[in-house]
This record gives sequence, structure tokens and C-alpha cells, in this order.
Amino acid sequence: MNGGSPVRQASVRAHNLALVLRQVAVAPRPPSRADLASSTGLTRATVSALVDDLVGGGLLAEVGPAPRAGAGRPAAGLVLHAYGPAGLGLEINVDYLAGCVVDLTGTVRHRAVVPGDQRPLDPETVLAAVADLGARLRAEAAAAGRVVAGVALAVPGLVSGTGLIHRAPNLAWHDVDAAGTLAGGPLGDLPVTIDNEANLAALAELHADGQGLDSFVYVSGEIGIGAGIVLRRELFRGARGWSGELGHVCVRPDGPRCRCGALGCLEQYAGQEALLRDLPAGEAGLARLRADEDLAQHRLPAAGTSLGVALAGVVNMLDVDTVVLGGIFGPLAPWLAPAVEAELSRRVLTSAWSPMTVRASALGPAAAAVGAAGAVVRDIVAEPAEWVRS
Amino acid sequence: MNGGSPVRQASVRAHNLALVLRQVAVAPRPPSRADLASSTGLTRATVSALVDDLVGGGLLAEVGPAPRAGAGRPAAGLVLHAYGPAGLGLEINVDYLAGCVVDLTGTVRHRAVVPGDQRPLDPETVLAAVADLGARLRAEAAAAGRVVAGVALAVPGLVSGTGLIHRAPNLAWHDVDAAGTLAGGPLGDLPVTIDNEANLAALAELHADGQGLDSFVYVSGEIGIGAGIVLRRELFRGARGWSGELGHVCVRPDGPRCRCGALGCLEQYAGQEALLRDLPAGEAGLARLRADEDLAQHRLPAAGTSLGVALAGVVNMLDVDTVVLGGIFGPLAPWLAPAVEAELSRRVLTSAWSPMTVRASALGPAAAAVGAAGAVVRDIVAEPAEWVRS
DNA sequence: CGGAATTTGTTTAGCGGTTGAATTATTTGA
DNA sequence: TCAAATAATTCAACCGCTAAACAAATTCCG
Repeated sequence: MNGGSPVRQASVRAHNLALVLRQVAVAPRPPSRADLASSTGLTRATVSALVDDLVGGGLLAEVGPAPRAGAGRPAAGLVLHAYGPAGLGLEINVDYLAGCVVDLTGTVRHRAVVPGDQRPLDPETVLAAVADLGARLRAEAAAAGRVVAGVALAVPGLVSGTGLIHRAPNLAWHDVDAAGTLAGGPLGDLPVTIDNEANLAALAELHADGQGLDSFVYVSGEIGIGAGIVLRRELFRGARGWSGELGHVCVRPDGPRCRCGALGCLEQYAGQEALLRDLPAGEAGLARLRADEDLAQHRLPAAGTSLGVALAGVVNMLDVDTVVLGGIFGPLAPWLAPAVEAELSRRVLTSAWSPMTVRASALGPAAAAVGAAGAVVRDIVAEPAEWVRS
Repeated sequence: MNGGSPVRQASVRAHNLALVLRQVAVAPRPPSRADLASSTGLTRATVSALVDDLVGGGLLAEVGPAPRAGAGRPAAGLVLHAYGPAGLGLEINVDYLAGCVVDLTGTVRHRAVVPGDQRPLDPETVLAAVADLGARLRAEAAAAGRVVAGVALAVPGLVSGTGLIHRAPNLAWHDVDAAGTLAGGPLGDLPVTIDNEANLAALAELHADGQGLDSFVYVSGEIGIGAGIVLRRELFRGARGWSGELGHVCVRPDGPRCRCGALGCLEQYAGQEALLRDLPAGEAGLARLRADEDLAQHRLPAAGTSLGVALAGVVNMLDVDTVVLGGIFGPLAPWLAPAVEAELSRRVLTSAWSPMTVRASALGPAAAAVGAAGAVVRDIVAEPAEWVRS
């Protein structure tokens, strides 16, 4: 019945706390209270009061006065508190589990990756294993003086806002109540959010703070192909949170049959299994690539062309100017990117006057875990009010 | 340098004015001040103060007390003021110009359509003609006691936020400063916004208040094929406002060459020219359709299949659950929709547990003009603060 | 018919939060 | 050593919301 947002009374405070904290987070060097006053438009009086609250809540810390040029009282620099609340990120993927802890600034402090095919295991076993991994990392963090404030879990599937994994095709999971299961484990006292692996990897890419990314499609090439869409530095989730199923965008209406039942899905042209199909067994990765000339000379460029066709459609609809190749596509980018770029510049309408960029991801394997942990602390920075109960 | 939003001081007022006004707009029957207090969460005292301001500003009006069941002082109903600021919507399309005036409630009060191929004319001529049309409608509205508060112009092309028409392929326009040109004409004293035709038609569809549409893709089949995307009742514009180029999504990578230079664009399979190509000349529309069996039996279903393939990719990425067929696709929906639906249910991953809906648009031809006019008044309702300078 | 009940809407005191100016604090430069 | 400059705090004023009392208008019911 309600039209939308609730009222806003003295939640002006909450807004301004967030505003100040965000300014500190994005500042290139520790700003003073006076800097914050001018960058936010608030008065110095107000900023001082807000900063006091944030320092009291353990979110901000003062650093010694920086040497200044010219006269005047030296400014006390403000930084996000390195020992403020930390975020725990976990990732379940088809062939590994991963986790990491980041501090408020987004710096990774602890991490772990456990390789292993999860497909033979049932969901409860996998969720228990990843929770144990998380508990270990949490203990490590605690020993170093950091308190984990929340968990985010990345999974290769479609997730409801309530923490239900609706479907994870490549794990053959469906309707798994991951949030409920985790609530009963060793992390049960922490707030848990669950999200798609490509979405969280895209967030990690965004905050890896490369070349000022603003809007892009992050392509996650794992066993399946997913995509995370970032528009104006915000994750785009679609209407129900099930956006980004790039792997099932059609490349040829009469192509080979996909596991999803349709014909000619991108996954059949550029998925990991399609890439390696019928190849002699051997070590994976770049080594095999160099060993196999057919792969490098023909298969990968062809896969790149298919990827480019699918992405061109996406870009024509969504209007982003950058594509980031992640997951296994990252290290394969030298063989894939030229074909992707060629298709994009041919097929994207706006590329005529605003050329597309195709990049390899700057992140390593467990990108989604890092993105998940970062999402936890970024939520705190975005809504600090409840940490400031003075 | 600034992180994002400016500060929020006593603009709590502005927020709550908008909140109250929106509640009145969405209420099924004229609400009382007390109703608004309970639906917004504000106190009756605050609502009274806000309502007084809104009535004083000419945005709200009181209607006589409705008969009530039970005891108690009768309530004064509140409605959007039918003679408050009005919106003027204009539309330039390839084969017609159109305009309309709507009041604050979104009711169309005056309208006009002028058929005629605009392609032979240069941009200045067309813009002057549409401005004259707008001025006529404005005079009509003034005679009826309505003051037009702003103009929105719909064009079949890619528009920058500044009112520059970057490219309008089917008019062969590029880099036309429409906002600047209009500012010099008879509407020069009004604030002008310019937007893509499909975007504004999608907004019109959203507010035609059909079956509670929430998230959908509006497909605009005119000479070209565009799309307007609405997510959670908000227009989605992409990163730079150039989203929705559905006509150039690839259906077959090796298909026929499109005017844009690429191969196999949807427009080559389902565009108006492709549909009618090589047909004997004759009257357009349903009459011809019935006359031509090939069209109804083969061409249109085939076009629907192509449309479905392209839309399936879009839906997999954007996660909407409804497709609305508009423009010429509206009246053709009986022949197109079955094929579109078939492809969507085959190719959209989420359709397995959440079926897609394909509908014909409820709107007539100049949908974008109505959407444009509605956008003007909806902006006022969304930000009433400046109308309330008391 | 008349008072109690009921619901709407207004008035008033109080409070949280911001502003702006004055004040205090701390440094550099002459 | 003192003036200039910059940072940060204090304090009165103001704005908008809340809560509760109050006034207004109607129905219910004896």
C-alpha cells in the first residue's frame, strides 16, 4: 500500500554521517575536518560533531598532522579505522572454495582458497565446509585484533534477496536455503548476505580502483559464463536480482543444444567445457594453451567472436562502454580480446563515436570472495548510523 | 571531486512534501490528512502543515467530504489539483509529429497529431513545426485555464542529457541541438527536456495503469525498433542514456547487412521495412495484413521468432518478466506474440519457474507524446518543493 | 433530543540537528 | 615576540518533526 520510502525525520543525521564517511573513503589523502566541510558543503561545526561520532563509533581514526605549507594550525587527518569492523567474504565455486577478510578500507588482511570439485558433494556439506573456512579466517582476524561484522557469500547461481539459492546450474543445486543453513553454523551470529558470484566479482573489480572504471560489464568465465553489470559505480541487479545470465544469451538461433534446453547459447561457444572439448587430457591453463596450437589459433578467437556477438547485444541495450574479462577469460584475454573488440566495434551502435574498451580483469582467481568481503564493509561505510549509537 | 550527493539540511521538508504528494497521487480514492498520516508514517500535525503548503502552491485541492460509515468528523478528501501546473509533451517521429497536454493527474486534456514524412525536411524545419504545434496546444490549454509548466520532447534517436540529439538514424539527423533550437522558439520560456521516443512511450505504458506493470521491456516498432526498459517502476537509461537499441541486437551473426553496418541485426528481420519488403504497394495496416496471407502466415511469425530471440537475450541479462509490444507491433501482436512467447519460454533461464508475459501495448499511436507530457507533471509531483515557495 | 463516542484537524511545547558567528587553539613568518 | 593564517570548538538561533492536548464535526444510542 505504501508508495515507497518511509519518512525522514532526524535521519538527516544518518545521511550526513554517511556523507562524511564516504568523503573520507574516497579522498586521495587523509582529509581534515575543514576539508570535509568544504567537500560536503556542511559547516565545520556540523562536520566536527559528525566526525566525533564516527571516531567514537570506531569507524574513523585520526592520523598525526601532515606537514603543511604555509601558516596555520595543522590539520588532523582522518582515515577509515584500520581496526574498525571487518568484512568476511566467502565464495563457493564449482571447483574451489575461498574466503577472505578485509578491513574497513577494503584492504585484504586474511585469505584462503581450498581447491576441490564441489559437484559430487551435497549442498549441506559444501555450506558446512565454507562456513568452517569462514570461521577459521574469522579466528585469524580476531587474533590480529579485527572483529568481523558480517559475512557475504558468493555462489555461482541465481539468488533471492532472502538468501535462497534458487538455482545453481553448474552445481546442480536448486532451492537451497543457504542463509538458513549458515545461520545454524559457526557464523550464525553474523548477518549474512548471499549474492551471485559474477555480481560480487564485478564489485571487486570496481573497487580494485583501476583506471577509474565507472560503468562496465564484468564477464565471469568459470564453468558457466556469468556477468556482473556495474552502472555509474553501482551494481545493477535487474528487476528481481537475476540479471547477468550472459551464458544463455543466444549467439545462433540454430546452434548446438545447451544444458538449459535452448539452442545456440553462448556457453556452448565460449564456456570452459566447450573450449576444452575433445582435447587430450593434460594440465590446464596457459601451459596447455601454448601446447595446443589449435586452441590458440582457432578456438579461442572463435570463442571471442561469439562472446563479442553476445556482448554487443548486451551493450546495445545497456549502454556501457567497457567490458572486463574475468575468471578464466582473464588470462586468456590476449587470445580472446581482439575478436571481442572487433565484434563490438562492428555491432555496437554507439561505438561509432564512443569506442568500446575491452580489458582483462585485474583480479586473481577468488575475485568474488574479495568482492563479497568488500561489500560487507562498504555497506557499513554507506550506512554508518547504527555503528554510532553513542 | 565530490563523492556524490550534496548535503541535506532542512530539505527534509522537500522530501516529505514529495512523500505526501506521491501518496495522494497513488491513492485509489481521495485520502484525508489522517489517511496520509497513517500511510506515510508522519504525524497528523506534520501532514496538515505539508498539505497546507501543497494546497497553497496549487498542487493539491480539497474535495467535499465523502460520506463516511460510522461516527467521527467527516474527512476532507485531497486530490491532485486538476488546474495545477500542466505538462506539454511533443513527439517527432519519422512519419508524424504529435503533441499533447496533460494535467497534474496525468489526464490528457488536449492533443494533436500531424501526419507527414519528416525525412525530406531538415532538422530546423521539423523542430520549428513541432514547436508551433506545441504553442498551439499551449494556447488551447491556457484558454481552458491550464498553465503549461514544462515541455518534454520525444525523438527517435539517441539523446544526451543536455538536449543534444546525438544521432537519429531513421531521420538521418546527427548532432542536432534540439534544446537550444527550442529555446529560441515560441516555447523558449519553458524548461525543456528531450528524451528517446521508446523511453517515453515506456513511461506512458507504465502509467496507463494497466495490470500493475512493474518491470518490463517496451518494444517500440516504428521505422526502426527501439526499446524502453522499466525496472521497478523506474525508467532505466543505461550508463549514458543510450540504452535500448534493440533493433541492433544480433539475431544471426551472418545475417543480412543492416544500415548500421553490422550483420544480422533484429531490424533486418522485424523492422517495418523488412516486413513490407517486396510486397505490392497498398494500404498499410491491418487491411493489408488480411489481404496478404504470406504476411500473416509466415513473415510475421518469423519476425516474432527473431524478436523473441533478441528479447530472450535481453531478458536473460536484465531480468524483467514482461514484454510489451508497442508501436506497429501493438496491432500486429496477435500474429507476433505467440512466436515471441515461444522463444522466450525456450530461452529465458528464469522462465522455468517464473513465466514471461507478452502483451500488446494499451496505447495508441502517439504514445511517446503522452509519455513525455506525463513525465513533465510527474517530475513536478516528485519534486514539489519549488512550487511551494510561500 | 442530548450527551457520549468517534474521528478529523489544529495548536503548542519540546527536541534533535544544522547554521553562522564568535572564540579558542596551534602553527608559520616577519 | 607578535601578527597572520588555518583548524577546530562553542553557543545562540532557527527549522522541522513529534507528541499530546485541544477543538471541530459528525454518528450512535439511550
